[in-house]
Amino acid sequence: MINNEREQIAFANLSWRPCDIANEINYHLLMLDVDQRLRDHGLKVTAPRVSVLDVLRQATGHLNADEVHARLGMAGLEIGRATVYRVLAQLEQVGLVQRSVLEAGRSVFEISRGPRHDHLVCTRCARVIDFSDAEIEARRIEAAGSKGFVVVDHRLVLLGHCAACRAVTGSV
Amino acid sequence: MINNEREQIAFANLSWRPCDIANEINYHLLMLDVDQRLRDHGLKVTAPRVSVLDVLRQATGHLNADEVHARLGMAGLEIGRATVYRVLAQLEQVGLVQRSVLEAGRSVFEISRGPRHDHLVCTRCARVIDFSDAEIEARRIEAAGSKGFVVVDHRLVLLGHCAACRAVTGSV
DNA sequence: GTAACTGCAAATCCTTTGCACAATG
DNA sequence: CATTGTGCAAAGGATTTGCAGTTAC
Repeated sequence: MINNEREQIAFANLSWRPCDIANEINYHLLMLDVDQRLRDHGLKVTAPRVSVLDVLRQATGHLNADEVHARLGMAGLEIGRATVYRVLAQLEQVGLVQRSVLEAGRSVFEISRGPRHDHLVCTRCARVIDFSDAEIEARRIEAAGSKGFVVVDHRLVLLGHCAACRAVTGSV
Repeated sequence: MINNEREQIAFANLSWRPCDIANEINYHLLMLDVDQRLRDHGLKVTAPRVSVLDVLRQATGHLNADEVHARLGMAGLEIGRATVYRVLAQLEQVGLVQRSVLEAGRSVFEISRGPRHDHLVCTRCARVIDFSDAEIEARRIEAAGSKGFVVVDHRLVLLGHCAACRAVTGSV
């Protein structure tokens, strides 16, 4: 039905593929459980919510609220900006979407693909590279613990210069 | 002269004391070199700049732009909000002040006290604890390097529950 | 049918800018 | 005295909110 159609389209355009166990589990969670996940949180399954998820699923990188709104528009979906903001916040709470503050003043969003990861942001070309490091993760919890702190979540942004930009300028 | 007065007042109210070499060096830098540091960057030594530094020096934690503005007002200094923003940005560039984006939508500022550090934010009481960890620091650069990335700066915020709040609720 | 959702426009919040006047070096 | 800095008010961008109409369950 509509659900299936949606999933096939999303799958066809997907920029990533399930490749290891974590991703596969996550993939199924992502593709199949969305409706239930929404209902579990008392959210009705509506066109705006489903569409926003689709946009984020099909996006390669991170999108800010306005970009999401624009892509919905390009897809012929007239959804108000306010609704986009509301939906993004709700999806974040449900855990389907991850919000990051990569630059002061605005948030960017992406589909949750496994545990929270961190970001490398190139200050020259604005490219964003995802990464995660188990050692940092562990050390982080330890360091916080030594201050009596229990870590629930985190945000790490590394600002610097990516390989491509360094190659261009020949500098660091 | 005026300079000396200012330094004595600042010292009297200071919430921290030089205790190790790094802090001591930093302390002198903080208290004595400010005027020169401003001039070195082509900034004139003006009342707003000096006052903002004093406010931040005497603050225990982090202040947002509006709080800085308010404290200046309480001290009888009528300085425009726009100037506060401008001054904070300039002091950040000079390296006398450190800006952090602990929550989306606004920045907080504090006096630079040594190398950039990270923040633990308690999601229950909003308390902010500074910390830094050499191992995370090193690992971070390494992890980024493996992606061809040279790290210039970073932002790490750990969200969780502080000891005090956990004690109160008896939970994690 | 009712509670939840949406669109629109207006409101809000933080921050920046334009410009005439004022102060520093 | 020339450049840089400041205050004010207005502009700016991102996000939220109030409310009347609409939809999912």
